[in-house]
Amino acid sequence: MSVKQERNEAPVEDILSEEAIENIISKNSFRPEVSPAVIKRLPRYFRYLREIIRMGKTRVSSAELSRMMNVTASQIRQDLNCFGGFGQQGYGYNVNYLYTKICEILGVGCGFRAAVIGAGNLGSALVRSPMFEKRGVDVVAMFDVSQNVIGKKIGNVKVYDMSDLESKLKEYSVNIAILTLPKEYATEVAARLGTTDISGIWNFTGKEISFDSDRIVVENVHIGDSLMTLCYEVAKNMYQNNGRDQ
Amino acid sequence: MSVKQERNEAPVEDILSEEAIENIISKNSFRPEVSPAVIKRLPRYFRYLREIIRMGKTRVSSAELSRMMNVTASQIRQDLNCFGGFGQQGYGYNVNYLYTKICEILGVGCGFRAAVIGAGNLGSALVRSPMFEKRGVDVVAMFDVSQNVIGKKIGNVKVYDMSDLESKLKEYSVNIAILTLPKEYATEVAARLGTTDISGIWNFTGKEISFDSDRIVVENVHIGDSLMTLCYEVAKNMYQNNGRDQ
DNA sequence: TAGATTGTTAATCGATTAACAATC
DNA sequence: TAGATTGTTAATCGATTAACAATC
Repeated sequence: MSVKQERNEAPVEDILSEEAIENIISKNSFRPEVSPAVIKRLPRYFRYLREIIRMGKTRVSSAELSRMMNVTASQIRQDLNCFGGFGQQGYGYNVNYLYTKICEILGVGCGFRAAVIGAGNLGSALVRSPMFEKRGVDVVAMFDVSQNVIGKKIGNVKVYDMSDLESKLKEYSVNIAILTLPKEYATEVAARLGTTDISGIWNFTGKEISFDSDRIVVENVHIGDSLMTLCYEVAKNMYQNNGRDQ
Repeated sequence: MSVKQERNEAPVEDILSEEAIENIISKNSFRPEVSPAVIKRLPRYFRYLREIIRMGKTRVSSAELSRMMNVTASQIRQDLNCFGGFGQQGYGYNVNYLYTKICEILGVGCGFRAAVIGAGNLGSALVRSPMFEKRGVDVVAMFDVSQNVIGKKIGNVKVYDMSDLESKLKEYSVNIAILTLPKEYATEVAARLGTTDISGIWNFTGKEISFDSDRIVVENVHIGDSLMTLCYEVAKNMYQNNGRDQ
């Protein structure tokens, strides 16, 4: 860690005016007004910063990063500044420090515990992927209704009977439920989850879920949507190229 | 098909002014200026329309749809109008007709053929899912380097040796390559794909791919990003709730 | 015809980019 | 100090919403 970085560690005692304190609070990682557009870009910064760390770089400017990521340097500076002044003039950003900050913001290191509900193809593939470990999420249990898998382990994770859902979620202090079961059961299982202490649902069922209360946040995933936009572009290209050639 | 619907079948011969023809062309499904924000919403319309068809409804208004989908009716009308006047005043939209149109726009029914490159957990899970069939995409081949899977079938799809990639893609007239191999090989395989006749790449490797030419379009998928935005929201909620309770 | 609901324009809102003063 | 690059404001651009005339 360079000396330069230490400037970023808040010298809180020195700045005491109301205005200054307001400023600190407003720059807090969790101030609620950060726009969704910015939030959705943060994981991409996370990925690129890991890449840059792997490359052994310790310092990066918004201009460099903008070239790597194909976005404007302006946007990068604007985005990062929503959460605080992570860089310094004339120098750029300390890569490790910035990565640490992004991780903090994204809850990496909160030690979130997840459970996969539905031990079919998708659930099994997910649980075996290194994705969770990279992001500091611990998959602690799986659930299914089939006697063929209950009691077995998939990857390193034990599969429990769906009827033990509530008790096991409590036992393992699960924060996040990952739904990889057929869409027919989505609503029913979501209702059961609503009675537990979980905080988030990562929903792959295809049936969109929402709760009245904001106690549980839901992220609905539709990979098929991404396939369709690809097909749109492919079809558009073919159409346009046909127009040119023939 | 109701009489009402027939109005939507272009009475092309009746309108002959330059202006009118311009208008038709500009309303063509593939006019290039449709904004990315609209395109990204189309697959969601596709999903909800299927749902509505399953429910047996034949007619839907933008107001109804807006309630189901949690978006404004204004946005729905605006979005659909990018591609043509699919509804009619005082009636709403004929569900089957609208669905047909959305399918056309998204290339469902173009008979696209796809190949999965990488027969690991993710590739195997994808190929077994009903996602492709629903969207009119035919998965015709898989590829891998491991002798354990080469020659076998996963789901209904045969796994070929990676060294036969180019010849088999040609043999099967593959349009779309689906990359589910380790990110270390992404660049190398993308380069090989660049020499073939494929039109699109659906890239799950985590290593972002792009081509100079726009002959091949790429859709980079990062499901981990979605997990991270969920974690952000969960962490934010916890932080805010702590602030309230304690 | 009266009622309903689209297509479309204009107004608002939010997100991105450009520019530059602050400052390391 | 001079050079570099951030943080931040103002300008631009794009996307969403409101409103209503057109019309089925």
